[in-house]
Formats: sequence, structure tokens, C-alpha cells
Amino acid sequence: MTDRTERILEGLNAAQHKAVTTEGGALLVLAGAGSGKTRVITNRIAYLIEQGVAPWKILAVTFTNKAAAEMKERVYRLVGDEARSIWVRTFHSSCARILRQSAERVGLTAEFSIYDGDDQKRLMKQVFNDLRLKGGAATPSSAIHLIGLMKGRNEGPDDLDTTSPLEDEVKRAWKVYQERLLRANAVDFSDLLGLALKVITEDQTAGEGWAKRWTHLLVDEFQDTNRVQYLLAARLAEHTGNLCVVGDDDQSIYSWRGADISNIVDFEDDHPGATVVKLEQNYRSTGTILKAASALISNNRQRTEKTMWTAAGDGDDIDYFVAADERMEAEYVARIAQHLKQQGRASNLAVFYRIHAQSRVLEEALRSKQIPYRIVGGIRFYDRAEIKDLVAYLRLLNNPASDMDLHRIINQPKRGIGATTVKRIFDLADQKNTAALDVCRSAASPSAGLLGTGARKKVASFVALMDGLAELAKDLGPADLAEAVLARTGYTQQLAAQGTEEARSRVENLAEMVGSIRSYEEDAENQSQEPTLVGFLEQVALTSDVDQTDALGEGVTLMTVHAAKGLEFEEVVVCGLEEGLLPHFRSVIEDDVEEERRLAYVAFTRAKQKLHLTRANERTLMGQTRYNEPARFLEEIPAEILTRSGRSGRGRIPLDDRSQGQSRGWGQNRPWQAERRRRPPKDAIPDAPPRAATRGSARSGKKAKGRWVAGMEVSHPKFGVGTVTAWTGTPPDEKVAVFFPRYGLKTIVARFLQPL
DNA sequence: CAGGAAGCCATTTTT
DNA sequence: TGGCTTCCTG
Repeated sequence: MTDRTERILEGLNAAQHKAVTTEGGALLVLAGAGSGKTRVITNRIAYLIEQGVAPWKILAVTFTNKAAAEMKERVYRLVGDEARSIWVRTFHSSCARILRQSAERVGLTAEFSIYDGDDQKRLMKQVFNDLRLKGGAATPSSAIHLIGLMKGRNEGPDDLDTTSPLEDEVKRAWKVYQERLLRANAVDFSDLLGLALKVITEDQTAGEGWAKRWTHLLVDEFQDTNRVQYLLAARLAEHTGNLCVVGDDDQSIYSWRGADISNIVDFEDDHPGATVVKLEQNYRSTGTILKAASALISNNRQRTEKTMWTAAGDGDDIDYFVAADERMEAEYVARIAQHLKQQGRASNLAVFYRIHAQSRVLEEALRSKQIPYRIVGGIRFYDRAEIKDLVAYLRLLNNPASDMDLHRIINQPKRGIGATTVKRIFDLADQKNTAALDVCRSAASPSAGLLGTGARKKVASFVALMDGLAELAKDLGPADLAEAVLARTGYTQQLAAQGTEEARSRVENLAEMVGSIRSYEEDAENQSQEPTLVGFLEQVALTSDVDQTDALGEGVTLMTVHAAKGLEFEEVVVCGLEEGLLPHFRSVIEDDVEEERRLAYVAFTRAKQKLHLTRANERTLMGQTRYNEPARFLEEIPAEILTRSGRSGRGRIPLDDRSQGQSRGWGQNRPWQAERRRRPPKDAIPDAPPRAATRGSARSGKKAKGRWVAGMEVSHPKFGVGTVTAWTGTPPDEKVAVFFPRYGLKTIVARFLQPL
């Protein structure tokens, strides 16, 4: 055994050792939370190389760029320069790369654009307008969602059931949507995977190319793969059968995005003779935290049995706080943060919540105490309007067929090209099935009759502007080109002229953007690759907000539970453990609480030393106040390890008997109690029917949308009068969750309900 | 055509 | 609640 091999295997436990060294064939590593999963993958890659596998024949796929970067870094540390030629990438970037090289096969050019969720939605809105689908069963968002799910299952528009009005509408929209994507030389996220699969499959029947390029495949977070991703992995590994997948079914939290948990659960059946290794030792959390998490997750039925254990001691109890409302909850969180800040440990703390909308109060509370924090997610930097404008120019220069981008910037900055002119151009583009920029070009000539003189001149000068930039694009690098765009279009100038604080910050953001393009150029050069516009645009499209986490910095970290997967913190607060929030309404109605439980499980298992749970009796969200019951998950945690703190009245103050004294300091002074309100009776409902209640029903004639409003009163022949809390689906599948004072929360098929 | 005011609408998680 | 669309005015 060489020294290096020794180092690779050093300190691994028996299961990890097996996972790293098992040779050839299918390998399933069931890696519980905190069990050293990343270490196993990276060491396995290193081990393969030690065994003589050529680095460029190894492909490791992850879900986030961040995970990929970390993995690559760790492999690099183990094997040095050889790590360079290993493909460690996300599914999406691997597929993008594959597709760039074989774009013509699917009717694209190598410069194709990648449309993100926002672009998709805008495109779909246009399609809905043009097909006059507004007011029907489908909405642009629901259509996109459904199309995404179906593409993820490798299905097409013809797999929709046209007897359902919703599906019929989606089918029609889908076809037009797809035509326009193709015309724009663009793909959406799902196409990236689907088309790459197509290319590889065709390759395979030809017995060449991608299908044989890699001999060893590793897939991380396998529980989050959808059908297409599963097929991709299978196809790429088919000729050697060397497929190693790593995951944890208890941490599958993306089924809404098409992740299919059966990919991991059925892996053994699909791959007879597969080696299965379970990593069950947790190296992250205290015994208490692990106990709580395990107890919680054992309530799920759909899972492979695992028993996590730890050699660590029990540690602190789990701290549980019930606030009167969300502001008190935030105040409590801020106090925890302040306490840590005084010890210089603020960055050891993370605060998790179910939905982004919860972050605002938390931010306010932290800010008022001057506690530094950083917030992950919400809006990406790239999602700011001014950045998207700049990117749209660059994308249009890269791919002149990209109509979405033209649409965005044709009058941005304002150059007097108004809505009517734009509409004429785009209508003609649809009619002639050509790129809108080409229509602009022909409409700009004096002989064309499409536009009036004024509009024509303006369009002509816009076309000249773009042509000039296109000329520059031939010689300039991406960053210089971006600067030229900002200068020549007068974008920065127009912003600067506004003189407002907001405009100033936009100018700064643009400067930062140019800076980030420059650092992309440097990165590329460091890897001895040519920095290209396509390359940069691809990075923009495929970088998520989660990837931008490591922007190091002092302070408390705020994020959704989804964003927290894969991370760990000394101390964690999970907010809003309420029925309706975690578990979320939708999941309750759609009967998928198990996924929410997994979400809670992921949240709990991020904590190393200390876990706090909070909830609020009353919460105002989206302008509606409601009284939430405690999350069922709370009852699933053994009572003896849950210590309720800050309880009002003369009750015990359990903070005193803490071993580490971390909790000291809040006990004495609890201002939130001063304002503590009488908790409404258990079955309380907002007493006045909200104004909205009249809205939906009074405007009769309108189906579906707006008929149900949280808080409105309805009557049911059997259960009597109740209050709507949530609803889902479209008629006739529409279901409404109603709280009946006498019977509790019920899910009712909408046609049995009578609005009051 | 641009900008402001008023109304409408939809409520999760995101590669 | 707030983001977006539509309507109205200069």
C-alpha cells in the first residue's frame, strides 16, 4: 500500500472503508445525516485514481455548484493536480456541456441560451396571452410547474390527458412554448437534462461518444434525482456498470420538483447484485439532537430502516419557545444571537424557516439589535432588475434569436419604443416564425410599412446600436463587452441622471457585476480555459443563490430549510413549528406530510451542539393573521429532552440547570412577556370575517380563482359553519381545508361547501 | 409614450 | 402584504 493510499483510508470506520474501496459494479451508499458522506465520495474518487483509473474517466455529479466545488477541492487535496481532469459538476452543468458539443442534433446552435425560471414564466405568460388562455383552469405558473414535472419524467405534451381541461390547456400552451424556445435557440432547465439524455441515448445506439466516455460514475444526493437524471446516470454507466450512488431517503425534500424517492429505494431491485453500504454513525450532532431527529423521522412510513448512532455525549436539551406572535419569536431569536455575539460566536448560529416570507421579521429584530447577519436565498444577485437587463444584452449579443431578451431591453433604457411598436414587431415575428431582432432590422428600413416614421427611426437606431455592439463582441472579452454595453446604451447614464439613492445602488450593482465577470475571466484563465461569453452566461444561468453562500462573513446565517441541506452549524434555531407552516398547508391538503417531516429532520440534523425550536401562536403572513396550532412534529420529540423556555407566569424557569451556561442571560429579563396576549381559545378563528370574504363570492360568475380565501366562512351540510384555511386544485378536483370549531381541520371537496 | 394611481391576484420549497 | 397589470392623464 502506498503512502497516499494509506492516507486516503486513514481514520475511516468500517462502513466508510467499504464504501470507499468496494470495486466495480453498482454501489449504493445510504449515508445518514452527518455520517461523513462527502468524505466517502471524495476519498473514493481518490482511491480510484490510486488504483490506476484515469482521472478523466471519472464523472462525479452533484446538485449544487457549491457541493461540486467543495468536492473538487477535497479531491485536489488528496491527489493533487490529477484532480484537474476529473469532471466534478452539477447535473445541469454537465448536461449543458454535453449539449453545447452536440447542439445541432437537437436543432440548436452551440450558443443556445439557458432560460431560468423567470424567463420561463415570462415566456409562458406571453404564450397564455397569445392563445387567450387567461381565465382558464391553468395559470402560467401551474403550466410551467406541470411541464417541468413531466419533462422530468421524460414525457411530452402528448402524454397529457386532454379530457382534463387543465391538461388540455397545458398541452396547447406547451407546444407553443416549446416552438418559441426552439426559435429562440434556447432551452429551459428541464430541457437541458432531457435533451442531453436524448443526445447520449442516440450516441449509445451508435456506440460512441458520451455514452462511453466515463468508466466510473458517482452521483451525490441520489434521493433527489428525478427520472431523467436517473436515466442519465444509468446510460452513462451502462457500458461498465460502475455506478456509485450516495444518498439518504430521509433527506429527500425535492419531490415537488420531480425528485423520485423510489430511485433510491428501488436501487437494489434495479441493480441486482449491487453492493449496499449503510453509514449509520453520526459524527456531527450531540446524542440529544440525534435522538430527537431519529424519533421524528421514525414516524415516516416510506423509508428504508436505518439506525443512526453517535459516540458523542448527550449534550444540552433541546430548547423550545412559544411566542405570542412572529415578532416575539424574532425577538427571542435575536436574543439568542446577541448572546452568542457577545461571545464572538455569532457566525456559529443559523436560523432556519420554511418560507422566505418569514425572514423579514427576523431581519428586523436582528438589525435593531445590531447583530450582523447574512441571508441566503430570496433574491439572487443575478435576479436584480438592472443585472438582468445587462445579462439580457449580453445574451442577445451571444444569441440574437433570443426574443425574451430582446423584449426585455428593446426599451430599456427608455428609448421611446412603446408597447404598440413592440407588439407589432413580436406579432410579425410569430407570424413569420423568425427572430424578433430580424423583424426589427427589416422594419427599420424606410421601405417597410410596419411602423410609423417616428417608431421606425427609433427602431433603426436601436438596431444600429446592437449591430455596433455585436461588432465589438468579436474582439472584446465578456467584461469589456459588458462595460461597452453599459456605456453605449446609456444605461448607466440614465440611472445616474435619476439621482436617487436607489439608482445609485443600482449603478453600484452593475459595477459589481462587471467585477464578477472579470473574476470569471480570471478563474477561467487559471484553469487554462478561454473565458467566453457563453461560458459566463452559462455560469449565470446555473448559479443558484445557495451557491453564493460561502461569501464568508461574520454573522448569523438566515435561510430556508431547503437551502440548509448539506450544511452544519454549532447552534441552530428552527422557527415556525406550526401546523400550516411546517408542515406547510399544501402538504397537509395534498397528503404529503412525510416530506415536511423530512424537511424538519434535515433542519434538526444541521445542528452540532444546540438546537432551538420556536413557534408563534399568532402569525401574520401575506396580510392575513391566523392562529396556528403547534406542529405535530413537536409531539413526536421525546418530551424529556425538550425544555420549554421563557414560559410565562410562575412556572419553572428551566434555563438555570444548563451545564454550559449558554442559556444564561435571557432568563431575567423577558420583555416579550409584557406584551404577551391572552391566547385565544383553542378553536379560535379571526372574529370578523375578513374583507376578502366578500370578494371572491360576491363577484360571481368567476370560477376557481378567488373563490376561496383564507379566513372566509363557509357552511357544510354535516359539519356546519367553518373557516377556510387553505385550498388546492382546480374544479372538479378542488379541495378546501376548513377548520370547524366542533370537528377540527377537515379537507372537503369544494362542491360540498357553501360560502357564507 | 411615460409615469403615476388604483385595482387585482396569488400565496412553498429552486437546479 | 406586495408585485404586477391596467387604466388614466400629461
